[in-house]
Amino acid sequence: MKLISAGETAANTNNASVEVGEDLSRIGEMAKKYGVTLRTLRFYEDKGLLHPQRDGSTRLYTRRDKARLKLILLGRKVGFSLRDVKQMMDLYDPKGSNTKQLRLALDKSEKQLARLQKQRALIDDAINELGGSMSAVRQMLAERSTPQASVAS
Amino acid sequence: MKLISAGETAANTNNASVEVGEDLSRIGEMAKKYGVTLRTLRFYEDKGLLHPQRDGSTRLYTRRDKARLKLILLGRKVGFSLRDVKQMMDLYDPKGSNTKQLRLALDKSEKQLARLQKQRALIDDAINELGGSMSAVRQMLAERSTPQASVAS
DNA sequence: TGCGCCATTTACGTTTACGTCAATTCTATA
DNA sequence: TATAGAATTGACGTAAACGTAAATGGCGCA
Repeated sequence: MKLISAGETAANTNNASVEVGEDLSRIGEMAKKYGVTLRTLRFYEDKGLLHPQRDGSTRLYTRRDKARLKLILLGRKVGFSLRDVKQMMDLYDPKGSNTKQLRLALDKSEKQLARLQKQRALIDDAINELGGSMSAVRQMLAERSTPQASVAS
Repeated sequence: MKLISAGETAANTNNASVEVGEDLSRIGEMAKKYGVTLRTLRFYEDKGLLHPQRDGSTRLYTRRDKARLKLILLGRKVGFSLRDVKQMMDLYDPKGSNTKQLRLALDKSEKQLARLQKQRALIDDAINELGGSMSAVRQMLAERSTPQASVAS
């Protein structure tokens, strides 16, 4: 019962640097809120994907960091590597049209889409192959008599 | 031009142990025939999946080894781990109905099938998500005017 | 002031299926 | 016999995304 009551009470004790109504979160809240582990958040930071502020040594995640994390998780979901995600995010320029970023993202997305489709094809293959093998095996188990090797060609 | 002419000429030089008309292959032939690398074949042996004979130190793969390799490759294709493949193959008993082996294979296959289907669902999700993001990005690139962040919720 | 909990840093471990040398030997052929 | 092309073993590297352990620090509260 020493928690900070789910992210409300945390923001008004000892903030001196930033002015606007912040909703800073510490690592534990972040982890719960986004379903990742503490280790993961530190790992992302280590990899240069997140840059939380520090209060002393305590990480404080801003609205920005949360947006970035969402992007990371989306990227991960669609199968980008963290390196790709970083590369794309590193191009983000708060003042500017971000055309380069968008082009890169689109480019990577097309490639990733192709990969995903290839993967899906492979999986479909595997599913079919496996289905075939399974019914063969079922047959062999049914005809409890002629034991032959399970693969011919 | 020092190859053994694709597996025909190799069998009648200095075999003394086995009698029947063998078609032994050395590692290079195997690799080509099955589209794997030498390293892979040695790796499989190291993991106990293959047990080629030796002529001195040279590996000689028999018909058996080829059948086993086919099984390994099939297993790999449908997404089994080498450990799984080994476990299943280790149950093979040349004299016997191999009921246990078949049951295990079927069991593992069912689980693997489930995994594959789950994977496919994930990939479909990813494809859809990616498709959505891509058209959003395309729009942003088209409306060369209002630069907003690419992800909202 | 001491307990309990949260947090931090550092570093090594895990998993899978090989790739990539490196050093050396073996073998076949010109 | 020299030499090129196989083959061998051994060891280290790779990729991704963290897990886990250990030692330590700081905070709130009874």
